[in-house]
Amino acid sequence: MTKEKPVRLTRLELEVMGAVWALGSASVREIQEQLPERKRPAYTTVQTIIYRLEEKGAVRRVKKIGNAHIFEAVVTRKAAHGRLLDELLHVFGGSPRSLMAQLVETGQLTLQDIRELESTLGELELNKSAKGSGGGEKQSRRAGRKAK
Amino acid sequence: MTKEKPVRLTRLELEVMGAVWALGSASVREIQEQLPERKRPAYTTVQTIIYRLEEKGAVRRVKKIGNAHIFEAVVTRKAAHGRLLDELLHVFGGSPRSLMAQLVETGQLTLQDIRELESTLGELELNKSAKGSGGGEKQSRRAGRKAK
DNA sequence: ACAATTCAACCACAGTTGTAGTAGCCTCAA
DNA sequence: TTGAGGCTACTACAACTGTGGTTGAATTGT
Repeated sequence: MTKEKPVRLTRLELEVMGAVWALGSASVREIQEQLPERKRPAYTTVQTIIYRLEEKGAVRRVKKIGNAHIFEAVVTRKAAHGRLLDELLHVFGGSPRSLMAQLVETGQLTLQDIRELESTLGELELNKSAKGSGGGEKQSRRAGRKAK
Repeated sequence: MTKEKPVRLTRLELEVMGAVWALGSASVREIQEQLPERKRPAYTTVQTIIYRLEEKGAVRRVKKIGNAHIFEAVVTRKAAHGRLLDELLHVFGGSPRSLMAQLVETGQLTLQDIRELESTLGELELNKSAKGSGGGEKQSRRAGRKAK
């Protein structure tokens, strides 16, 4: 199974990972150019970050084209995002609700959004229960918390 | 309006701020003791953090009891949480939805939760439009002094 | 085959964070 | 008044972060 140790990514590392996720696999140069020009670090800076990410096991070299190494993500975007979310939740006292509440209060999430999400979610739930269990899903389910 | 410069709080700083927010106002000793014993740093560590928070303008000394300074938060919990949320949203591509989606996918947020939130929110919206905007919704003011 | 490009590998370095020790001032109880 | 113990103010310091320079090897166009 996918037993991953919790890699902690810093802001810049996340930025770079974002580029890697977007590109699938790429060279340092490509990754650098993928970053928004406004805050694009020097080539060597990106290189350093990639190396650190490699040490952390977040990316790996897959092959070599010309003299350039091609990297790809080992840690999935979902996993990384999940980690971040968990940390944020901890700060928010562990409750996803207060988090949502905050989003709503600041107007970053509207009743509209919620309704849409709800219906979309409703369908998903339906599909899921309709198809029963398949086989390929390896997503970590750790449901079971406070019920209703 | 509350024009605050974006103070960036680290994990430990947030932990300490959490204690400060919970206590209302307190001495370093009280803050330290408020932290969960499992990961309770040494007194001087908390002291250092408080000083750094003071420099950052996140807390301030309000008075002195005996020879101990009493601190209180300057940055509100809401402001700090908002900041964090914004940063997280940025990582999530700016969309609160993908964030929610992730919460749902990992089962940390159920359809139930959403429905409840939705109705609660519905009421809030009503109140808001009924009262107009403006409002100084100050959060719970608790200042339980218990100096020895 | 060579010069011009590109990369990879290292190295450097200051600022931030987490963690805590020490010296000495203050207060309060006796 | 005096001593004990709590607090403050400093100091230390290693690991982690953000940023990028330098050097020399690999690749490529001509």
